[in-house]
Amino acid sequence: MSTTISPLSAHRNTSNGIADIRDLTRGQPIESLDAGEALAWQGDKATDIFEICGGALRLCRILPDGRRAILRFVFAGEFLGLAEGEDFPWTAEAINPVTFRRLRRSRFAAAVEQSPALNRAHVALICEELSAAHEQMILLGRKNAEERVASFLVAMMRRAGLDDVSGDVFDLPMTRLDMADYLGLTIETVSRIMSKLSRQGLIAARGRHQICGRNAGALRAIAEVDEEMCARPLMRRAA
Amino acid sequence: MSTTISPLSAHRNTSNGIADIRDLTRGQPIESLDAGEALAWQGDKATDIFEICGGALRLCRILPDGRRAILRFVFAGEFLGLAEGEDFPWTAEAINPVTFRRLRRSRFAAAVEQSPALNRAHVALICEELSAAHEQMILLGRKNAEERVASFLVAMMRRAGLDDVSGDVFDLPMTRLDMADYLGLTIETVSRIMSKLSRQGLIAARGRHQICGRNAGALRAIAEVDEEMCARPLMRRAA
DNA sequence: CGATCCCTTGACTTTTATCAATAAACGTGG
DNA sequence: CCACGTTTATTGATAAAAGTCAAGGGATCG
Repeated sequence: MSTTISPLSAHRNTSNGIADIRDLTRGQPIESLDAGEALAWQGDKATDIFEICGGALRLCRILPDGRRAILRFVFAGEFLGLAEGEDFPWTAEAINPVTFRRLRRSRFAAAVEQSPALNRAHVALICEELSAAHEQMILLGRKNAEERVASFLVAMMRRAGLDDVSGDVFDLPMTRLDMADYLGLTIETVSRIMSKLSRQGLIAARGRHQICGRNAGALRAIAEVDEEMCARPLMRRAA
Repeated sequence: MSTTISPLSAHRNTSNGIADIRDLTRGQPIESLDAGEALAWQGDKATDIFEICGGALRLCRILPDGRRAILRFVFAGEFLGLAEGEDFPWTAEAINPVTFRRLRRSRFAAAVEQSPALNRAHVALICEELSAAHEQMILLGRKNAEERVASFLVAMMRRAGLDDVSGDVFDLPMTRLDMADYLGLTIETVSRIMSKLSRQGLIAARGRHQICGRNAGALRAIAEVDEEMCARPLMRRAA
């Protein structure tokens, strides 16, 4: 079985000690956010970290001329703000109604100082984020539009737990524009490719925000241009 | 003064306690590598971390059909392998002759466990890497060819310490193909844009691997579509 | 049920990639 | 130090991919 970490699944709770971090937030009150509201703004002092309990967010940066890039989607069960410096380098907006818990960074830092296990969990989560970012750099730098959309759909299927199943339905809570800004495409290109994949029978739309996977294998074949096994160079370094 | 971390400068020794990590490698013997040789292969067990003492490396991934992506360039003074999991997710190749020190990961982990300062330095370095990866995602997803090349040149100028100076020469040790694979372009497009920037008097070539900055301001204007000040949204979240 | 927002599709433009030829830089050995 | 061969870079012509502009259609929500 492949251990490749795909952009979206990377943030999920694998067995990396995430439970230790969640213990810290357990006591905190649950707050909530309407769709479209921001949890934090780019440039804000990063005084808190967040555990997302329900819903989904997009982390975005806006260029001066209006271009927008989405750096990551954050889903229920994931954390936000673990890897930030003084200020948040993005604006975090709710895609749909979001519930979350908040923890003071100072408290988190103190707890990490006390517990090597917690510390390892913290580092592991940041490393997974970096790994996901690298995967996304490959997608943005070297994959074409069809491969990008397919990769995204496969990642969304995986995080819904539908790795190899066809015929199951999974959610796509974000808009086509969100997808476009995450994949480095325009909304029209995303739309055209979704239509093409439907026409080819790889997926079937169930309204705007649900997809029925029809041929997961074919989708993966388009997406996973980047399998580990193929990446090993031909000869090894001397000594 | 802006604190934006650009893709390349992010890895350099800011005052983040990198000295603590370097103390650990100081005793290690210096090894060396010819241009083109690999320091580590994708898929290798990541048993060591490396301090690069001289030269430069590229970290690359190859897609099955031959497409290549460069995830990062690593320069003298920087570390390699601090954020990796079980295996290296890239192949690290020497761009020019490289000297480096090697440290067992187990020893590094033990030292980190003992020293909160070292620990903070470790986390800070990984966070800078993530920040650089995010910056690169914006470049790859939302900047055009000219902006990408200009951003790259500005980053290389910065790490040479020539932030605002014009008329100074800086190195570009990698080939045009390396630049292309880092910037998500083809070698021809990189070449055309370099020629265009020369024609416009923003840079002047000194052989293949040296650039004389002629108008750093204009170059920055093209590159830095992404200034912090412009990124703040118009209204703030209620309460 | 109606208004709005979001998505889809089509026609056309622009950007970047591809293919091909030439030219410049670099390294090597005489 | 020069000449040659090899590698790397540049430039041009053309093709392909994705972007832009514009119109229409379908969801969704009050």
